[in-house]
Amino acid sequence: MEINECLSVDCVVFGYDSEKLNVLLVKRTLTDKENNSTFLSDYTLTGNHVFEKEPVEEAANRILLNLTGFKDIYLEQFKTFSDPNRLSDPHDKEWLISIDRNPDLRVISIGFFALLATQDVTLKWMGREVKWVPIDEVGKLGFDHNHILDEALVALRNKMKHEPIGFELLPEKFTLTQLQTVYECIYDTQFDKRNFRKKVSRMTYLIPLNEKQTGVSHKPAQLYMFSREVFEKTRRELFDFIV
Amino acid sequence: MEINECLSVDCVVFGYDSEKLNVLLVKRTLTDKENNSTFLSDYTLTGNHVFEKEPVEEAANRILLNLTGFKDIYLEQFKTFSDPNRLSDPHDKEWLISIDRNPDLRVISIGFFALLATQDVTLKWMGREVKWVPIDEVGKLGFDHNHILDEALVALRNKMKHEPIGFELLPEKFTLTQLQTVYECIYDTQFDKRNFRKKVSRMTYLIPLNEKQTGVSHKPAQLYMFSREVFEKTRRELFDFIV
DNA sequence: TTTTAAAAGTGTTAAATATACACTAAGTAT
DNA sequence: ATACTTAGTGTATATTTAACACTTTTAAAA
Repeated sequence: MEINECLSVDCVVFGYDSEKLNVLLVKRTLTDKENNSTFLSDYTLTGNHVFEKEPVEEAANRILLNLTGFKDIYLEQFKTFSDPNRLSDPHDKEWLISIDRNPDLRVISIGFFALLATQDVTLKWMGREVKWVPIDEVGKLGFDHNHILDEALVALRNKMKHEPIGFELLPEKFTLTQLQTVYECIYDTQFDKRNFRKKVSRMTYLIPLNEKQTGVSHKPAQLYMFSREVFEKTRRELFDFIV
Repeated sequence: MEINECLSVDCVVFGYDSEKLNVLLVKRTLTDKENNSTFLSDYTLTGNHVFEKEPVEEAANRILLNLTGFKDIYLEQFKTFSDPNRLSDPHDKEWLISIDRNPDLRVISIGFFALLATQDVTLKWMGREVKWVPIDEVGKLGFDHNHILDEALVALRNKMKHEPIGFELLPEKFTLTQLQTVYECIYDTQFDKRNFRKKVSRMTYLIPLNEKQTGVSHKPAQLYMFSREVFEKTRRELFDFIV
């Protein structure tokens, strides 16, 4: 399959681990074959080029599958990065040369963000070192990936305010405390437990299950799931606009 | 300046004329030089290719300027269109050939939407026929431009709910009724005048001027303007999220 | 100059929602 | 049995939404 040299996708994979928001990073190393010294070792987001005839959504899924084995992950296009100089750092050029790419080509990258619960996946070795990093511990990334990550966070926070996607960061069955903690963590704030529950109790698409939390050494919590079907049926167009 | 063959921008220019929302379309005709018959005559959005070293925002502004003479228009990137078959309609291919483009190349288009008050601009002849069309009277457009228009509308409606951008569709000084009508028109709904005014009276960035409407044959309304500065200072992070 | 037409501008009540705040219940571990 | 830990719940007040109709101001017409 032929690769499109000027088109790539980058996926900002957010993984929530019941405590904090993480992002999936891939190690990038360049060693000098002569004397075996490493002269580039850092991390990037998950991303790669798109095939010539391949829709970008498909490419994003394929790239995630190849790097991590993940399948059927929540994915959303959020912004496109096309700065003519986005790959012009000398380190990035070296890297591009090492993998046989033209370092001077303008490459457009379509940014996606993905959401998942880290406990729902296991990171298998697929040929590249891949790891979760808490978003406030991410250092300098390769390419323009710090910028892409920042924009993904903005997009995530915006989307999450008005669409029920917090669930995507939790296992299928979750407790109300877990749900509250996701929102507290992403918006770096605290909510009152009673008020939060009063609010979500109006959302009929939050379905209480006949099941309780297990394996905890305290009162086990009621488990809930999210019903997209009920959500779509009961969603009301809120005119809570600001002018 | 060298053109990037695989990258274009398309601008969905929304113009509000105090009554309805319009979109700016450009005529596209192809005539057979032999017998002078027209075998393609339709409309497209405003768009074109990006230069090799040109940032896309700059390209969008340049293209708008070239087609219409507009300058300093509110512009926002909303989505990127990259379907491998987005230009594969035979008509589109003919057209591409006629302007010396490779009809088989996969072209990525970054979509922007622009907002303005039609009365703030005049459509000059810049070499192509360009006209305003009410959005519910737009027929079949060239390329994938109906799709791009639909997505632009979705993006506009979403953005407008939570950011104060309705002003961009009005002249600098406007009345509260005009403001209300913009929102009614874009969301195809009706608001109660008193409730609308009660709501916007809380928005301190809506500044009443020492000026009234002129040239109307009835009680002239108070004029207002929008202060982005006040907005930024008084904006409160609303946790009016839905879960 | 009076009348008419047209849109501007304004207030009240009831229902829903937001906010602030603290204790009891239910389970596990010792 | 006791201690520990998190789940789960209610009330009072303030704010916001929603529904609803009349008076005022101006320019134009008579």
